[in-house]
Amino acid sequence: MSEEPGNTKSERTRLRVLHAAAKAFRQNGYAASSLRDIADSADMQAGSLYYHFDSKEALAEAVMDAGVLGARHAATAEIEALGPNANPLEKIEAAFRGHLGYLLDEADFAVATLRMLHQTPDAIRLRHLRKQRAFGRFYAQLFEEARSAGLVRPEFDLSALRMLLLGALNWSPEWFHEDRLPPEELARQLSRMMQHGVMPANVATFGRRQRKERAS
Amino acid sequence: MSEEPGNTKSERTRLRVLHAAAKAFRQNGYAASSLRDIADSADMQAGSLYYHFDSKEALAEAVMDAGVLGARHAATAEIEALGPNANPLEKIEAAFRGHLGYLLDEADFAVATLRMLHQTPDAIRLRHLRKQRAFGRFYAQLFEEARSAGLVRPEFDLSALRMLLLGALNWSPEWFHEDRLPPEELARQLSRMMQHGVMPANVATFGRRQRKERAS
DNA sequence: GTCTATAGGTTGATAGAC
DNA sequence: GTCTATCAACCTATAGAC
Repeated sequence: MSEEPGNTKSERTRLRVLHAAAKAFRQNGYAASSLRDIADSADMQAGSLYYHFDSKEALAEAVMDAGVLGARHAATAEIEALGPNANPLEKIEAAFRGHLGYLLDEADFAVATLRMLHQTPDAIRLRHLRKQRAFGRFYAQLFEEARSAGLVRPEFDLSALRMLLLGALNWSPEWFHEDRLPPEELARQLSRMMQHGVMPANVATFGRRQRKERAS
Repeated sequence: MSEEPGNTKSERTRLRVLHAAAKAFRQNGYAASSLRDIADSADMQAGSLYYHFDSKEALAEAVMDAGVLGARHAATAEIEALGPNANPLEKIEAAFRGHLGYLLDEADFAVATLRMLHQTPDAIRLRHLRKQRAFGRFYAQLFEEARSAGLVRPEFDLSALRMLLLGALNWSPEWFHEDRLPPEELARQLSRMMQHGVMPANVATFGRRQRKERAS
């Protein structure tokens, strides 16, 4: 009750350490980031870290928790901003927008989280996978909604579709440059492609006609 | 002349080491894979590795070279199998199919390569990025071809499109399970989505009509 | 809360026998 | 070609002074 997060001095330096850790983990991964580096970047000595975190694992887990939570909040916030009348595909685009914005702006936490997925010790990795799967179910629901509304052709495997699209998002920090398309525009392009495809309407129907004729 | 690759004893054990390294790097990343582990998995002692490779870096670079080369060959092989009359979008689907097949079947090399991207020392990472960019240009050409043929609406940013789709591929090892869709079917779904989108034709045009009416 | 000092373990790499 | 033995550097984590 008496301690709001981030107000006590201890909480504030804990946050400083957390940011330093996210930055290091993002840049060098889990194993190659030494506690000395992290401590140095947070203006303290390695031993002092242990006042705030029990172990290197615990520090990594805190970073990853912040990473998934942040992505999820960013995605849901954009959906809620749409209001109650949005259709499922608009919601998916909004989720992409929020998700991508977080991934490319708050990059240290988000990217560190993705990169550490396979580098952290089993104990925390398994816990983390559970949290990540919860985020996955959130997206799964959006896609189910879209299909129930008749907005997705039945030939598509919803789960494959979802994972392919999430892959497109998750990989974006690997190539994104600020001087090209901004995150919102990227989300828009991805959503456009998902909804209507890239082909011009006349060519697309022409292509289908061709296939039918070939088949007959 | 006298030594075909893989025929001398030295070449064969070198290959055994390479596979062991790919497996370890895939599982634990670069920093967390110890030469002792790799040597153990290749049935030798850590010191003996240095007869075949100059350093841990060199071993990692050999794995990554095999990784990009393999992916590229797999992609081009599928394209050539199409014959000379294939249209650009069919070629892209073929590249996806080959690429994805390699990524999900020869997984150790391909996945190790992706995961080590940010963990290897600068010297080899920069060299590797050049090779990877060459692969990127190969895809870029395919997309340019498609647009020149009038198969891609001009509203799309070709470079963003390409990277988003490559991201969908590159992320697939994170979630792929053999007991779901096979790689070829995944490639097909991705290509379908890219070409025509997921929406049924009647709803898609209805959606566009709605937007036009709203706008007027 | 943060420091210094250090224990205890692992790592990449080398040298030299076989 | 592979082994054993070993070095120097580095790591996480702990202990105790302040």
